[in-house]
Amino acid sequence: MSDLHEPLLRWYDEHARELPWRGPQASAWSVMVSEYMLQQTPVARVLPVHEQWLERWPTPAALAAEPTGEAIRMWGRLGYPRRALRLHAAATAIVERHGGEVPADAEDLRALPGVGDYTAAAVAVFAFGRRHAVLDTNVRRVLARADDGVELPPANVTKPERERATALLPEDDAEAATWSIALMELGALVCTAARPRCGACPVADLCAWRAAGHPAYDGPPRRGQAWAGTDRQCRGRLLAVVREADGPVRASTLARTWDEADQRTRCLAGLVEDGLLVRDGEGYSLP
DNA sequence: GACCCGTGGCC
DNA sequence: TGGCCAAGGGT
Repeated sequence: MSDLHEPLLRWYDEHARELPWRGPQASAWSVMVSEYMLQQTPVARVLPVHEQWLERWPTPAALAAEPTGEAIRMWGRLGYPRRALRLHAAATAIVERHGGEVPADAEDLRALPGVGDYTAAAVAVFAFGRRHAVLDTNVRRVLARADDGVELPPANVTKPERERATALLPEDDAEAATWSIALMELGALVCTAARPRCGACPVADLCAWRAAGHPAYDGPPRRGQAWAGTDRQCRGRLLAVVREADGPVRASTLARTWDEADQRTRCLAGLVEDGLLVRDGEGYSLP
């Protein structure tokens, strides 16, 4: 493969978005919070919640001192509210195991609740300048296209993908960090999943997928996310009602937000089981 | 590896 | 209009 580094780094220098969790002024905690919120959630929706979150809880200790229900409420409509629970649990673990400081070591990060391979690498690289391959959906798509000549990467990260991404890292730590975020930014802004803007791509002339004439994806079918009538929709609606309420919400009130009684009961039990709701004599509340 | 977990914008 | 998609992680 031809060398993507120079044109990509030059492009990033010119086109990078200014985001509150980027740059030398951002704390490691700010970076970590952003990474939790950005899991499957677009930047535009994360921005306002991230700002409120950091204002209220500027440190892991500040968050850990609050009930989990406060985190669920502040999470608002970002989706996947268990992430709020995991972020709270991670803050608690950071206080207990790391003296209240976000750990810089990827292995320590990986051990925190809600931190997988991607998030551990992202925090280590973006907050601490460590040298790791950062394999998110953007990076994987860019490399699949530029390098492999296919439209989309496999469903799950493969060993060859990880080895290649590691081999592409510049030797210098700081340059490797910039390279990783530049690759992500290109995927987010130019080499998008739908309607890629190849005319604006700094490495278009090096791209194997473009050279092959943009062949359509021909891998195994990708499962869509069912929504209407699912437990996820039911859970979301039930939790939204409690989240917006001041006090406990009676079961009879919740019954009006979802018709099917069996599904409603099952979902309420699941929400309690997950720690997203608590039930007392008055009804359902945030924990 | 399959499946589950929210929410909303886009074309 | 509705399927697709968004800086994944847990089980």
